[in-house]
Parts: sequence; C-alpha cells; structure tokens
Amino acid sequence: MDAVFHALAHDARRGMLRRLAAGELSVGELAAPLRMSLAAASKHVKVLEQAGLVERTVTGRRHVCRLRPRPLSDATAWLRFYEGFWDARLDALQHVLDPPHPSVHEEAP
Amino acid sequence: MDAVFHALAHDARRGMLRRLAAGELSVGELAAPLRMSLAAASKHVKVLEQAGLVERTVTGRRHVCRLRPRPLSDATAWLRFYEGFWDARLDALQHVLDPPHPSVHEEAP
DNA sequence: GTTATCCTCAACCATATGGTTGAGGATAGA
DNA sequence: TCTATCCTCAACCATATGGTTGAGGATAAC
Repeated sequence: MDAVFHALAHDARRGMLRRLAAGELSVGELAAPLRMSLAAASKHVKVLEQAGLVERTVTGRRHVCRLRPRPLSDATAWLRFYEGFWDARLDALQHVLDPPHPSVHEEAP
Repeated sequence: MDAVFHALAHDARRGMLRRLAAGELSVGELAAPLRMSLAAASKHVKVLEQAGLVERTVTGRRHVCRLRPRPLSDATAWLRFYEGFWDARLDALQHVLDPPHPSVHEEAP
C-alpha cells in the first residue's frame, strides 16, 4: 500500500500510467515525452513495477510495459472509506460540529 | 496531488487519517498509539497538514486536528479513471489481448 | 562482422524522509 | 509561583529519492 501511494506521488509516474491505459509502451516510448534522461525514466518505471502497477515483457532489446491496475483498486478501496466526508454538506458542517460524527461510517479499512 | 499521494504513502499517516475520521484528536492523541517519539508524530501531522488533509486549531497548549477530506476526493477522482481496468474480466483479458483496448475510456484525467 | 539502438547498471550528487534527542515556549493546575 | 503537560523547534543521523553521466550488454540492421 505504501508502495502504491508512493508510486502515485510523482507526476512523471502518473503520466506513465495514464499513457499505459491506452496500450502497451516500451520504456523508451514512456521516457520520450519526459524532460529527463532515459535512465531516470527507467527508474520511474521500476518504481511502478515494484508497486505492482506495471508489468514488463522483454522482447528482444525492447522492454514493453503494460498496466497492471489491480493495486489501484486497492488504493481506491482504501479511499472509498472517506467518501462520505467528501460530501459538500458534511464538509461544511465540519466547521460547525465539534466533534464531527459521520454516523454512516463505523469501521476503518 | 503529489503532496496528497505522498501523505498517503505512510502507514502512520493513513492511520492518523483513519482515526481522525471518527472525530477530532490532539497531536498527542494521534501520537499515542504510534511507536515513535512525539516529535516524529508531529512531523507526520505536518505532512498531512501541508497536503491539506488535516486542519489544526490551537486551543491553549493543545493542537487539535480534524480531517479535511476534500483532497482525498481529488485523489479518488484521479483513480476513478482506471476503474474500468479493475474489472476482473478486463484484467484477465490483458493477458490475451495485445495491445489492450479498453474502449470505454477515451480521455485521461 | 560492424554498427546503431534500446535499455540497464553503477557511480555520483543534492535534497528529502523518517527517525532520534535535547531544549524550550506556552499554558494549565497546584 | 511553581510545576507538570503539550507541543514545536533545532540539530543530528541514516537512508531514500530523483536526477545526472558514462559504460556496456544484448539485440537488430546492414
């Protein structure tokens, strides 16, 4: 979980995931639009890979990456616990109520 | 966005958010169950605060914290783009199709 | 075989993280 | 007033992050 959120905590890596959602890409293709060296981009790919968000297949000299979205569903499941709090009305009530008691939620993820 | 995901990328901070969902807590109360110094926990609170996830009110010598969940909704909105990919059937198809074409999704967040 | 391409690796550097301890400011309670 | 409590701050340390460059392995192309 730490690894997943950490992987998402960098714009370059989120961009990679976004582009991988449209289909497979090689490391070089992932690196191309980024203003950094290929080696740096390669490290970002490795971070995504170690978080389980990206899978790599080496075909010849190309390392082709594809999205492995399952860990994202875990992250969303975690966040979903707080959905009730996003509600604008509750958000506003937070200023008034002390302490807030969102009775809808009892257990934490 | 980086700050929000970074804030979520540590178990101690996620634990703080979870407990704050049940109501306001002081820094000391947030720190109590953690196996680290008060100063360390205080730093974690500051990370949550700078990500906009926690708001602090100083009343006397107590620093009382409350959940500020709005940034979590932004994070979830970002993740929601990938919802289609979590589907088990699509997940399985990923092994077969090359490249994957989840036609449901066109634009990225 | 030679060369160009794709990518990783290792070394290096600057800065950020995550923890500690010790000092101390501010407030509450006696 | 004196003391205990809550919390931040500063200094310090080890390690992780995020970037660079240079070298080189493996494969494709010629």
